[in-house]
Amino acid sequence: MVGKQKWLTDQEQATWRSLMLATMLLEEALDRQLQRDAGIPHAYYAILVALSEASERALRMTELADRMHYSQSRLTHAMTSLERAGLVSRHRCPTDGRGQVATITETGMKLLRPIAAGHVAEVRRTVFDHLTTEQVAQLGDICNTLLVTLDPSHE
Amino acid sequence: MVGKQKWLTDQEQATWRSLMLATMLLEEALDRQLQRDAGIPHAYYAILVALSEASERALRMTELADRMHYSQSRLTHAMTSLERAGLVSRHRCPTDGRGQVATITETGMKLLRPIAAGHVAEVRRTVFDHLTTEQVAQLGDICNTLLVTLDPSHE
DNA sequence: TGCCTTTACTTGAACTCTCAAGTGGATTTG
DNA sequence: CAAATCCACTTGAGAGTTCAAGTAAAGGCA
Repeated sequence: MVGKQKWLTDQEQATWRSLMLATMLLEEALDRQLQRDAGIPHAYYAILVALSEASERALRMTELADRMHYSQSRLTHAMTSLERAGLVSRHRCPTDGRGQVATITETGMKLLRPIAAGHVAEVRRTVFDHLTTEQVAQLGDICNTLLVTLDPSHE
Repeated sequence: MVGKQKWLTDQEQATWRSLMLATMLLEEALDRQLQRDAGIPHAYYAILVALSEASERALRMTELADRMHYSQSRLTHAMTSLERAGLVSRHRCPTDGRGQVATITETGMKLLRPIAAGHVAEVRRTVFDHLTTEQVAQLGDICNTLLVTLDPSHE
């Protein structure tokens, strides 16, 4: 047996198990909903949202990767896939020959708008419908606390 | 722009972003630590732990998949990989010709013991070191609340 | 100006996970 | 008791991610 010696308290153990299971199932639920309704995974949906919210709907690849906390490689692969689907496009950066500027296409925007409603509904259904305002605040505080360690660049 | 109309309150939006980022970075941190120190992903580590905690260190594949909330297919692929690494083994179930009984090998146990300490240290470092007892309780409550919807089989 | 390093991204292979289809042993049922 | 169905798993293809290595432009700096 592993875990006979207690490195975590009983309460911490229980919370940990619940947290791991809840986050796993939550990600799966979000992925399934978006895959079903939009044909793209949650991670790709997030890229479309980020681009749609950017000024000019355009961002340098590195800037986009930084904002999403994705690796360059992950972003490149994702963009390649989204580009094939016609949802985004890339073109050489005029001021830096190495760079690429990513944009969401009209097709991408047309996909995004109706999809967003379904996504938010899923977020409500799985999370916010069941939490009190106080719990939302607590959860936010807890996550922000963890982000200090998890994301040193976090302000 | 998407999201001009508010489907979530500002507080919910903020909490949602923090939650998504924190859970993503947390999973990555756990994966990286285990990949580095044990050469296996977090999802595989969890299988080893589950087997090590089972009576006789053995479980039917379906029972194991259910406990982990993994699909049969996911578990089969994972077991194939872990088996190749010599950490687990499978053998026909004596009472049901269709079934397989999964076990963790001595090699698997020998890997697990020292690894567990490092894993718990990472869990502490990223999570519990930064939360008050009250926050741990809050987080546990919140996750259990969400699990009612996310995992209907959850008691 | 010409090297040398950094920066911005891309590529490819290996790995994990999902989804759909397949295999073959139990179970039911007419 | 044979045929149909169900159940426990496996398989294979496709997609997304990571990691290491590669390309090519930018920015020192001597």
